[in-house]
Amino acid sequence: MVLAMAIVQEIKRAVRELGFSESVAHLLWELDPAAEPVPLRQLAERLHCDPSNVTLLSDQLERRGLAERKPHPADGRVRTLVLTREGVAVRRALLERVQERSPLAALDDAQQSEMRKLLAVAMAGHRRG
Amino acid sequence: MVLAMAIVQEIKRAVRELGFSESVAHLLWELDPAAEPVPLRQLAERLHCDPSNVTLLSDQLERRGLAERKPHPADGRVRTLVLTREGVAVRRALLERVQERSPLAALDDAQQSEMRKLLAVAMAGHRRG
DNA sequence: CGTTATGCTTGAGCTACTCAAGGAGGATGT
DNA sequence: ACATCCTCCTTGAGTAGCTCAAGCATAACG
Repeated sequence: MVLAMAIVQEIKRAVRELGFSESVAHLLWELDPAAEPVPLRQLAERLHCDPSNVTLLSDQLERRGLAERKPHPADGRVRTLVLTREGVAVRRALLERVQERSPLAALDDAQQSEMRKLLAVAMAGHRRG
Repeated sequence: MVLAMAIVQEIKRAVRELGFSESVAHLLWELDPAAEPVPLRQLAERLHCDPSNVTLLSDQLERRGLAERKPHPADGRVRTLVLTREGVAVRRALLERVQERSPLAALDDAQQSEMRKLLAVAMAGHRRG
């Protein structure tokens, strides 16, 4: 539990060093380039925050040229946020950085796989609860 | 890593439900009643924030009757923050709540001890890094 | 075609935070 | 003993991130 906080602390640090606010990074994290474009409203739900907040965060990403608002093809009200080529690169860099900084990187392969098994069990129990 | 974020998310929720701001709870967490009283400056370092911020958070705890500022016996400049009887109770309730809500509570005893071993390794590696 | 509902944006306001300045207590040098 | 500097806490000003309420555009339904 303490380690969970340590991990998150480390993530925050890495994020700041790359010049991102914590919440902008969180949004970036959710924008999987491989997945379908997601309406802003759904992003708000995933981030557990207000839609208006997503608007502001999206503005920041757009201003940096990392993402673009695209209208939904079928529904004119809906906006989706899509990463630009640069956005995809930055996102990947961020993920790598976080991963190598993670305290879990100190474990060897066998330990990591063992850990993954335990975490899977925990996740399963958590979702049910 | 995802689970680390889930754990922290869960902690935040539990904290909110008990009517605490995230940062006040963090301060409460640091105030171990069994340990020696800690100067506010050191608390600021532990929380990775400005001393003035600790002042404000301490105010909140005092206003709720959960803690009291006590002058340091040897150094008149220094203030320490000490939990009241009620503060100790609330802190314990908070810890219990967080622990039972933790996804890791889904693991059985053997799995938990295995997990603890791995986490210890990770922590060790982390502190060195 | 008018009414209602939905999705995003804007504006007002709040909270948490940082930075710079101030006051009180201690340490040091003469 | 006194002047100076240093440390710790507090205060005030300013900023960032967030929520809530209102507004506007588009869609769905009678």
